[in-house]
Amino acid sequence: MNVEKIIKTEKQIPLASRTLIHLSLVESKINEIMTTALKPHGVSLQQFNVLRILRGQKGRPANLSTLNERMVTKMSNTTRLVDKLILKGYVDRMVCPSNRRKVEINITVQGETALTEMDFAMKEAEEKLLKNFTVEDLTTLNALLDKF
Amino acid sequence: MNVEKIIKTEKQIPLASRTLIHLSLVESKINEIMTTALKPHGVSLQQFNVLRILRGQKGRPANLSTLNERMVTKMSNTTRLVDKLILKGYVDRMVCPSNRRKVEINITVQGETALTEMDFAMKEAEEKLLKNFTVEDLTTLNALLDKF
DNA sequence: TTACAACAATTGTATATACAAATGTATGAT
DNA sequence: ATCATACATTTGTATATACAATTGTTGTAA
Repeated sequence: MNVEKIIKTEKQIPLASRTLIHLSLVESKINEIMTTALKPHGVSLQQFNVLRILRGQKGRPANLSTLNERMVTKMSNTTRLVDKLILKGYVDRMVCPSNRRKVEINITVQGETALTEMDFAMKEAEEKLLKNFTVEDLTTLNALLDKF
Repeated sequence: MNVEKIIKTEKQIPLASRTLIHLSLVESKINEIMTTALKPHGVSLQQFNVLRILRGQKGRPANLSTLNERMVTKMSNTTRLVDKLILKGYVDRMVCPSNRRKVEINITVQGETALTEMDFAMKEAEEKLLKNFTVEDLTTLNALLDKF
């Protein structure tokens, strides 16, 4: 990925700004490839994310604030995101009996099945994105990102 | 930045997935800090981006497709983005006389003045984001990001 | 027990983004 | 000159996201 070529500029960009632009471009690419991989499955990246969190719950229901905490990119309307997943039949939601302010959200069998198919597509996307990286590269990259 | 702490998971994430999640989290942080820095100036990050491109044109007008090419995150409605900047008085737009399909977009004096103020805020945001990085860190990070 | 603050989710509204279709203009072949 | 095509932007529509206000519920201090 050549930053200058992508944003079509000849003049050289200061190192600090270049780094931040670089990160934005990489994130755009990740996003685009993952979104494309999920498109045939009819879910957004955020929705996929929520399904994965629910699967990780292993039967224990999650409430909205739990989902919100665990999502990679926190978005300010988990209610409506869950609405969409309900429409697709991938999750269900019911009022929490012990505390009626909360809701209990579970992944359905149909949701688990769909998620398994999405896993393949996402695995491919991941490999496509990281094909140029060695394990050492990834370790170094993670260490550097920790400085943020 | 501790990935596991942020997304509140105990189990360890495979290196490849962790890297991609890490990048998303970092990008979210960059976005949030920059958006916050621009908020008092009443422009979005994308709008700021366009103003900067126009300043870089040094008087030569830009048309929409040029802007689109040079934007960091290409978005699919530059027309409306420019509309907003016109409303604020930061740019003007006129039909290109030599090719009436195109438009010529220029930054106004008012836009340049506003942009200068934004530069300070953005400089601060940049320093805040990168305070833990040495020049060598940034060089390594850029080299790794090039592998995408 | 009542009144009040804190909590959890939902709803309303504005803005942002993605994508396709439509508009108006220029170019080239016949 | 006419027609078909390509080009550049705009418009329409659906969906996504941000943020504030609202609803309903719970816990607690007086």
